[in-house]
Amino acid sequence: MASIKDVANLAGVAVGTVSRVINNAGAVKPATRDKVKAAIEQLNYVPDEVARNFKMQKSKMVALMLPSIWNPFFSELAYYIEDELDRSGFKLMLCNSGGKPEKELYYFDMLKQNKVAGIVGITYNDIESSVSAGIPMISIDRHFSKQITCVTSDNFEGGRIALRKLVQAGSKKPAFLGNVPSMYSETLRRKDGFVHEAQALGIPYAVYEEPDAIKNEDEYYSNFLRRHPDIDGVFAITDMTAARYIETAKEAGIRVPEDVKVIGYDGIQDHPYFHPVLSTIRQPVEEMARTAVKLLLGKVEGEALEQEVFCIPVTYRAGETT
Amino acid sequence: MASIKDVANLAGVAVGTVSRVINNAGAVKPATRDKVKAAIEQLNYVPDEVARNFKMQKSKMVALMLPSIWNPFFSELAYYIEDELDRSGFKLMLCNSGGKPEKELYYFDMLKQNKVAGIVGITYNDIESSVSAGIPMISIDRHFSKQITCVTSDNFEGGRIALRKLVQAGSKKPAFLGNVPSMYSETLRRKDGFVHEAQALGIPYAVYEEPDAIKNEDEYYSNFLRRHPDIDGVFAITDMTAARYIETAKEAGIRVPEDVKVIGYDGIQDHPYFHPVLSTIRQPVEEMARTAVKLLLGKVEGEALEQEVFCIPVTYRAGETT
DNA sequence: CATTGATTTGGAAACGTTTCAACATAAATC
DNA sequence: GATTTATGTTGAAACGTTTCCAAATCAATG
Repeated sequence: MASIKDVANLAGVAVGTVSRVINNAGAVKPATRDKVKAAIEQLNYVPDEVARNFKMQKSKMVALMLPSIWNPFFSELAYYIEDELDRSGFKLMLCNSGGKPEKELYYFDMLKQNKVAGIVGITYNDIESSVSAGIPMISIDRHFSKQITCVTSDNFEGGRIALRKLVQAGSKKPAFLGNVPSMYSETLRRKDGFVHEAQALGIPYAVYEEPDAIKNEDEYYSNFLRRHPDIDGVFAITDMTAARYIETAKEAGIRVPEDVKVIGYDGIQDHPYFHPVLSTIRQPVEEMARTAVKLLLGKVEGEALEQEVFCIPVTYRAGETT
Repeated sequence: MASIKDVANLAGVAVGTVSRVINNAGAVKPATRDKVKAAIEQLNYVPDEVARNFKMQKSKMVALMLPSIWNPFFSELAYYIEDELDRSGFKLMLCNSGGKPEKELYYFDMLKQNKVAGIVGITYNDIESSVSAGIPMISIDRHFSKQITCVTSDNFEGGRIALRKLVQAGSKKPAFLGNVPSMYSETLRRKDGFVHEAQALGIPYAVYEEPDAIKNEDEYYSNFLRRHPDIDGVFAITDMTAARYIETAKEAGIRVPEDVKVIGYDGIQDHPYFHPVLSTIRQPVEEMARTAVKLLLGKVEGEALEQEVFCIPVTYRAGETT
């Protein structure tokens, strides 16, 4: 592979000059520029990014750390994050943490060693270590500290909308269903919004959470059915939770939406070819992704961010379950 | 950030010695090793991977190039690929090509500049350029040339199984449905297997493809219904195709599986919470992913591969559509 | 104790860039 | 035409490693 030196030799100039041509920084006479360009052409030269990263002590690599790319919500997010990064000439490194704190830390160390420019994270750990390592970070749906900007959908408003839509659809006693994945998670606020709106409207409601350690996931749903037989509306914390609830309910002879109205959260069903098509609070995944990237790249450039949490509005999407 | 020089100074040894300790290569006296280790500890030193990559002229980064991570089949694949890479200390860079040849080429250039160790690709281009650039590559589901090893599921056998299962389920005249994404695609063989088995068993069958340029995707399915009203079994080239066919058929008053049996290919429905649960030929995604990575890393180490195409067996998974 | 051979360590070169002070040339001013 | 100013260019240092040859130390042998 031809190096900048070869180009300089062939063009009969110094390496510094070639460098200036490549980066078109600094002044260089048109005649010289042409000579250099010709040499580059002839040698089929491309600058070595690794050497450049090394010299510059920084790379154009951004890491995306999430529990699992397999999750459709995350894979959509990753799609847009990659797209937005690419537009700015950045690359994406994918890290599946499995949601395991120790693996998250292991990846943080690795990322530090690899001098990534920044991190977009959906992590369970409080990730002070990243901050202390001086790596800019944006967190999605988790709100840790002032230093780590958080991008999230308007969970509170989503919860309010869900409650209202359930009531509108005829529910007399709706329930919130779902465990929050992390104490830092902004998704908690879905519940808050739901509860807030129910109280504001004077509607009786229930909240069903359970200690995080349930061995048998199926139990969770059947327990809910058993303990809350009078519920006629469900706002599930995610679409997957909604889908699983519906499946369990169906087996118990409960019809959706006739007996119970159901609303999920996320909007992972981009194709309405599978049923039931969930009524859901749709997260603006694309906008969240692009916002997160723009904020991160701003941080990379050293911009100070004025806000600690960026909330993107959500919309209600009617399906077959209300 | 402390560098190897700082460590050497603090430990009172030469940088070379520190290097040997870090990589535990070469001989170093236990006493010296301890001194160095202590210094590393004290300074909180971690080797700079970027500098290392630079010096070594190679990195531990592997690129995964695919049309879109959003596609659930690819996101599952990516999940296992990342996991397998991580086990060998490699990192994954994600490149969504959108299936656009020009974007694929753009990424190839970028990867070359970034001296990635290898590429796992699901590409539409013939990617000789990667090979000529000397980057080891494994292709999934596409078979280009001898130099690019291909990992794929046993598409031919999958087609045969599908035909047999349709017949078993009572279909008298089954059809193959679906367009092949690329002339290099091994997925063609799903059709071949289907046809082969139908002929072997003397079963009448139909094959429905259409010139790739269909503006309106929906038309594709309604055209099929119109042109082949006598079909009572469908083997769709992917699960998504199957789902869309079923949706269109339903609107036309055709019941699945009563009137038409349907089998898809992929097995993307890992959660049976949405219906219909497709009967499908399940691709062994995990095995394909791990195989691809192992083969690739072998190539990276310079191993010569004996085979040109690696075929992983598929299994039939019964659902609600047969 | 001198010699040999094996083991351990030092130190410098090299990887391909960018950057910056210094120098060279050309253009503008008086 | 001499002086200043602006414009181009050079060449070397630096980034943090690895690697390799030479030098130094050590252990064993005669």
